[in-house]
Amino acid sequence: MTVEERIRSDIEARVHSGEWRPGDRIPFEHELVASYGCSRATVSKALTRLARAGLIERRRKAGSFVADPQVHSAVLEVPDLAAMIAARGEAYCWKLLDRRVDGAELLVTGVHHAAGRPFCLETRTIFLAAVPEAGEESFDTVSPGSWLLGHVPWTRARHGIRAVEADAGQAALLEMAAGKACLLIERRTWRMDAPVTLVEQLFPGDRYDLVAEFRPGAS
Amino acid sequence: MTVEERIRSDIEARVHSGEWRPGDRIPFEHELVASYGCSRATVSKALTRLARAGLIERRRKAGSFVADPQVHSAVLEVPDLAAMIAARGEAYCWKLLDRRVDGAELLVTGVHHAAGRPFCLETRTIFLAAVPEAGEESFDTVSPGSWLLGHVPWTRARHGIRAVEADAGQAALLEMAAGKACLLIERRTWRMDAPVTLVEQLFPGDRYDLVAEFRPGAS
DNA sequence: CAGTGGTCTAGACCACGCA
DNA sequence: GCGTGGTCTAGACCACTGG
Repeated sequence: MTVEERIRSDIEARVHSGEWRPGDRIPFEHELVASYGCSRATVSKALTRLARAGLIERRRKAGSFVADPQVHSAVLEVPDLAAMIAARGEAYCWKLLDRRVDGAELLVTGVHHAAGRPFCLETRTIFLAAVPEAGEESFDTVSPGSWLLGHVPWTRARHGIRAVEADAGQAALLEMAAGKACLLIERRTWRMDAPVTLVEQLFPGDRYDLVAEFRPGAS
Repeated sequence: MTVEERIRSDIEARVHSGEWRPGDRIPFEHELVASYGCSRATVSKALTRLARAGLIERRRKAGSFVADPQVHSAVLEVPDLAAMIAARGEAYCWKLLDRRVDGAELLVTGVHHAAGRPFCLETRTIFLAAVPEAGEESFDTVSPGSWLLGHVPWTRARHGIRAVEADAGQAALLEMAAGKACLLIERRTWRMDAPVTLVEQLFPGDRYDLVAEFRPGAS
């Protein structure tokens, strides 16, 4: 274990144990330099990383302090559906329902299947200004999501997650009863501030379960 | 802008623009030292941060490479409900429905209100072994979530997000029709591997919208 | 205005892994 | 072997800010 790791884990342990509480000042850098017998650069690197992880807050002239408990936040994984279903050991397939071009927008609709059952109804817009080569792709065997993953470096994404009831048409495509609860994930993706794609994915409520993990200091 | 920031943003720009594609090798540290006229420590700090952000991958003897496109992931904010509703400028209140102790577990049920309407039905278990002082708290005016935020440093959390239909009892408490879609968030929280709390929060589908943002390099 | 953290330098030694 | 990144040192100057 490196010196930097020792400094970090010692401080983490004291904070997690409650020995140092939010608002408490932790030792100055020069004090840590003395107690660990290392250079200031090493101490600084350790504290910088703890600060980036949100565990401490550093203030010039005042010192470093245990940060207030963080807002609940978690890393939400929104994997490629094909890869996710394959990882569960189920057969995956994509069935294209519709594909048409409307001006500079390519509109694609289809259903993802897992183990032979409809799993997700996808309605997607691809902005051809950002991804002109998508106009050449039929999307009849590969889903737009998988294709885009390999072709477009996106730089920003925003997800909205809601619960909605399936209407009759959606329910038929998903082979479920109309009016049942579904998870609706809407994702907008940009590349350098230019919109790349907008997708709505509708999951039957009983066939999908989003998971978000949070482990402090993981950043 | 510091030298380290210049190095990082230059590399980010080249990757995002597609000039450097996944798998490409980026310049060696000593080459960046030469082109930026700075010390190796500064270059190393910049590359270390880009690697932590997942933009590049560093391999001894081989160099540093543009990383493969990341799995879709996003930071999901699950804020304290009271703070969130207050931030929207709506009146917030918590109404306790039930509080009882079952062995080492404290069970609390209540409803969060926003602007006078029920907003979230909360069913919570607090493990008294981890939070003994919760046994002294009535939770009749302050919600368990807000109270726990200020009293328990948690170290790990796991969220599950599903869409469900409200049953008759739930619907009555939320002043909505039974069978309508709701977002169900289940959160388990640990402190040093000891369970702290387990909460289920049920939101009417049309009154809540989770948002998850992703900005690469934010870590 | 004094002391803190923020940044940077010019070295050094080490461990790993490709040739 | 030998060049890469990984870590560390012992300094330095600066900017911010609290007292």
